[in-house]
Amino acid sequence: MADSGGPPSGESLLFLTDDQLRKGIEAMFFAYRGFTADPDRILAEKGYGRAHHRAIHFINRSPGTTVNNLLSILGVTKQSLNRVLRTLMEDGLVESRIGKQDKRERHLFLTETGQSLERELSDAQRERMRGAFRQAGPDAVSGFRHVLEAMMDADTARHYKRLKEVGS
Amino acid sequence: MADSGGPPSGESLLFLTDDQLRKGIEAMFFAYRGFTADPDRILAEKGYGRAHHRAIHFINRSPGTTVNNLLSILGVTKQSLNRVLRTLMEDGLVESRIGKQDKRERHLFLTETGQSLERELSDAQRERMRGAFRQAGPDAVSGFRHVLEAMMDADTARHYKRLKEVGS
DNA sequence: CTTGGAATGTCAACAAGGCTGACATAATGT
DNA sequence: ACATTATGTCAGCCTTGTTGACATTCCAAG
Repeated sequence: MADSGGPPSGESLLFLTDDQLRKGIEAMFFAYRGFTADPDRILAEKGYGRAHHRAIHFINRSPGTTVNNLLSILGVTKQSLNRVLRTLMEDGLVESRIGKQDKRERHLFLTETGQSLERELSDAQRERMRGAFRQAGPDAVSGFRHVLEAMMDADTARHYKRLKEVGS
Repeated sequence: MADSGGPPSGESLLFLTDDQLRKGIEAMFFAYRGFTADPDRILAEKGYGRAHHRAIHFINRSPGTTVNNLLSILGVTKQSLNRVLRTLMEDGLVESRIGKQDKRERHLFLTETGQSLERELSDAQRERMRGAFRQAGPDAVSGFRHVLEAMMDADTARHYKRLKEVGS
């Protein structure tokens, strides 16, 4: 596996040509389109967008989470998130309960309907991910996750790891 | 196909729990933020957005490409792309030359200034990718690419592979 | 040569979803 | 009492996507 043919993948020093990096960059760009394609279709039918999906996903992951916490995970402004949350609450997909200890806080939950949409969306996205994982094999999956984790910002990685621990 | 060694493409060998898939999904979401963060900062300083980056990237990759080709790679409407291209041409980053065989076609090229911005953007993005690749190791890189390629839509994968062959 | 269609450009209008700034309210903590 | 925090809301702006309509230019087929 040393210097035999192919692009220099170098074992010890790991030479990375611009060409290899470029392929990684383009792979990331094109793959992200596929990654969002299925949910996007479902969302479009119901008049929602990716922003709604993100909110629904993370409320589902951490039921009872506060608005502030959601803000820091999503990395958007409260005005932007509020617009999305308001729609979801008006449509009865999300409900907010005033905190018991701290009554300023709103704790967010998915309603039955909300959970149903969440399932529809994540089923589609998991199906795509499952296909990719199966096709690529278990070693590839582990490499995939390693590279992605190394690509995150430090702050972002914190959120990711906190969520990773709290396995559903 | 025999079930011996190699990437197990069979289902029997590869159990994928919803939890594993969820981690992959969240990794993809958070990593994409890191992936775009550096270019986004540079672009914001100059009053451009991701759409400009994408146009610049693919014009650089295929100098002389036509508007129509760019449209199909980017998957947006001509009106949307046109707005971006117009800005870039007004600012002297991109120039379009009328086709010699088919004079309806516009062939797109980066000017010196355009190439300079392209380099700045891709340097930043490559740096991030290089860091992630180094940290994860060569095997992870290969897995990363395999999973991403398997995640693309068929149409998208066509574009990706066509670009991959034409190494810069 | 005429005509259909392709490639492109352009105008207008609209929507999602980011952003900032400003302000209100309520509750908490010092 | 007072400053701070958490949240909501209004107004306005930007980018980037969308549709629809229409003009132009040019190639190619009849």
